[in-house]
Amino acid sequence: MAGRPSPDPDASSTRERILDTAEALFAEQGFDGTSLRQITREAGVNLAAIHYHFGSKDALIDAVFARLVGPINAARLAMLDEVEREAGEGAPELERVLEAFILPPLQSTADVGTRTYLDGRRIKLIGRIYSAERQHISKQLFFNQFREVLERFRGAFGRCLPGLSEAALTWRIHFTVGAMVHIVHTAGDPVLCSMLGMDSTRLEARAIARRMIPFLAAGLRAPEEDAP
Amino acid sequence: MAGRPSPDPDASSTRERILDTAEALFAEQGFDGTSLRQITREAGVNLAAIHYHFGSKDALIDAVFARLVGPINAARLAMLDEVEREAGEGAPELERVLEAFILPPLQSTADVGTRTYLDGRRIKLIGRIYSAERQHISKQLFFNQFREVLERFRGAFGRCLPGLSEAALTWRIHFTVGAMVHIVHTAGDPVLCSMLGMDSTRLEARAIARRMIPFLAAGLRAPEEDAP
DNA sequence: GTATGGGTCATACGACTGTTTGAATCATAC
DNA sequence: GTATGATTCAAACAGTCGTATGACCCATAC
Repeated sequence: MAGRPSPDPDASSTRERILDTAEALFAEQGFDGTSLRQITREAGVNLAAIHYHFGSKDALIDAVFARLVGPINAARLAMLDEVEREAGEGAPELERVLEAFILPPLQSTADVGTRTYLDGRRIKLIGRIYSAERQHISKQLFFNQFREVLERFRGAFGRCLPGLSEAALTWRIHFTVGAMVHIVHTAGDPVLCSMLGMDSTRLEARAIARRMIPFLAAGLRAPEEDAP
Repeated sequence: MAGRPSPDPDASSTRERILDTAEALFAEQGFDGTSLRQITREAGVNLAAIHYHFGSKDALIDAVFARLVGPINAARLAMLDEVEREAGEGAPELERVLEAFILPPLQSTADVGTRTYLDGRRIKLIGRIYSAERQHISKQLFFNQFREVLERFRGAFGRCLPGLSEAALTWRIHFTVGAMVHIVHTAGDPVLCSMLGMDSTRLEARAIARRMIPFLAAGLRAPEEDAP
């Protein structure tokens, strides 16, 4: 029982340096495309440090994922709490629910003064995780991170759109997530932005949200098609 | 000059078997996550055959991409041609332009009788290419494959939505692409579908389009926000 | 002082990576 | 028949991969 752990600033510094570097490289090159050696090289730490602090590459990926997504989903739920609290008994305003859903992933760090510019690095990784590279993340962890968010927001959207069938609601939430993920993923990509005639630098989270929310709100509110 | 090439059925068979297997494995595991040895093993061909027929792994990726995306974009342009021909001088109907844009990637093979069920394999790869793994594909090839489609559809959407500013049109097309890519990418994913309460089997392209088009049309038609 | 244990280090393991080579095989042309 | 050129094959190339090991450093506890 001698030698209490003692937070040891050096240790946490190595751990965080690994997480930061891994996050950046995973975002840029994907999980399979990034080697542990590249991470440790750029982070300036020893190769064995990853296995000491995390245990394996898969565990490191999970750690990066949890550190990235956890705060975003917490912020979403906090915003939704506030929106529902203000709405009281009645249904909250659809636009505000949408804002609670899409703004936190768009913001995610990179605050400059009063504005929040997209941090291309983290943003890109979020898109990667949502879309193509979920296979690398523990199913259990992924499920735990998103279940509550999906349930809560599905309920909120449903209350905002009482006329919609369950099936239509499911599909439209799916489309909403898709638009959000795609933006989040391609936001920092110079090639795609230039093809679309957009300025990839200085994208501001609230400006994007101001574009997205009316689009998505109108789509969600569209009269339900009654084809079979 | 003796021994003309002669199409040699075996050669094209090997080539195609490599392409088919690579497509399936790339879709499932990504480009970095799939080794040439795994491809040749599953395709039942020799390892060197890939370098003989394609030259390198990157060239194989490009070949898979071109074979997959080329026909889809050709079908899109053909449908748009037809829609614009029928519209004559006036603007075409927004819903029909949307259909020309989203139906071909949703269909892409897998016809069963009169219905077209999603081919999870190809679909998944399309989503992968659009979202996270574009880095592996030659920039030139990617640009060539999509430039005409983007230009033509941007023009068509613009004529359908004369009241929209250029900037708003750009953003909304971006959102539309995002919703489409996300659906295309997650359509065959059992985990995500179950989280969303959707049946991942037997997804039919036209049924998805019938859900998507009203959503996207309403979003595209939404009155333009006039915030700065 | 010595002992403890968290953290770091260089080094090595076996397996796997994309790529290359040169011989073997094949159908066709003459 | 022989010659030709396209295709396939087993084998090896030099690297890199994720992982594991055991010595070492160093602050703290006693």
